[in-house]
Amino acid sequence: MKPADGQFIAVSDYDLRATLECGQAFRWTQAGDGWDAVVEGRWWHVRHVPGGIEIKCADGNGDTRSLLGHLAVDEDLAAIMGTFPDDAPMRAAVSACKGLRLLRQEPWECLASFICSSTKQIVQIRQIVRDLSCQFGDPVAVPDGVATWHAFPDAGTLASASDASLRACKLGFRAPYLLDAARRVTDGRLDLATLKSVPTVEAREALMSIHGVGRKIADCVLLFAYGRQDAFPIDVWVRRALKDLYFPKARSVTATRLERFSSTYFGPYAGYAQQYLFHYARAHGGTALQ
DNA sequence: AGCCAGGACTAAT
DNA sequence: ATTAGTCATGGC
Repeated sequence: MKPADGQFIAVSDYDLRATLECGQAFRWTQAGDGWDAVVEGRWWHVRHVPGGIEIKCADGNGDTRSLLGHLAVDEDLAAIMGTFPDDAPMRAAVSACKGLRLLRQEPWECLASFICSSTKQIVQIRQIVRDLSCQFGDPVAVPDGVATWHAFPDAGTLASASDASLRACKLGFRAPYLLDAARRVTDGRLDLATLKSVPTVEAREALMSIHGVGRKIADCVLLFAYGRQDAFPIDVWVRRALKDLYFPKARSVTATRLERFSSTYFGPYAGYAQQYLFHYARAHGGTALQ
């Protein structure tokens, strides 16, 4: 089908590259002057244009609401930045990551993706998610001239996949973890929809009932898919950053201590602060911030 | 060649 | 309640 005309969205403070490539989501892929992905079963292309961004979909039916929600164009970034602690490292991270927004992701794809993420580099996670989609996902409509895209496979499809077929997608020891999650979601032991209206502590507990989902992955899903912007995933990068910046003299810092510190110090949008620290620390090659 | 990557589980103190 | 070993796989 013919590529539809793009829809213009007026928005300031939006950095698509930082947002789409910072490691919160794994499907957005640079294409031409913008990025492509499948979101909620539909193919999209987004790019910067003067004064905002432009969105194209495959069928041109004009309903871009789901993607606008995903991209969080309505978020008041300045207000969020204003709640961050006023210290040197946060100021540095904020000025280096201007326009980075937290996406609003689909719970199942987010959960499955982060199950695949443990001790993997972001490029490898992207590869796994791409392989899973090509192997198990339904093809979606794309404009002429665009290579085939597949939707991320739903839980029911993956629940009936074999261990070997998942390992063929480079999941390694994570294959049984993803299977456990897919089966729990499929048979109803875990209801991802009802988690939306459940207290964060309870939702985290439910996610952690999956074999292979610990505190960090659960917090990623709470933050990136359930809008719990106080959730604060602590991975190796964030752990190093917190240790170096806020506990420089300690020989070692326990996970419990970092959890308690992060749950109070960074305020109601701690999750946002976390993503800025993560992106900044990674961009600086692991060297100390500030 | 060895180390590390958006971890989590298990067993042993 | 902390700590080490283990689990695949790929990039550097």
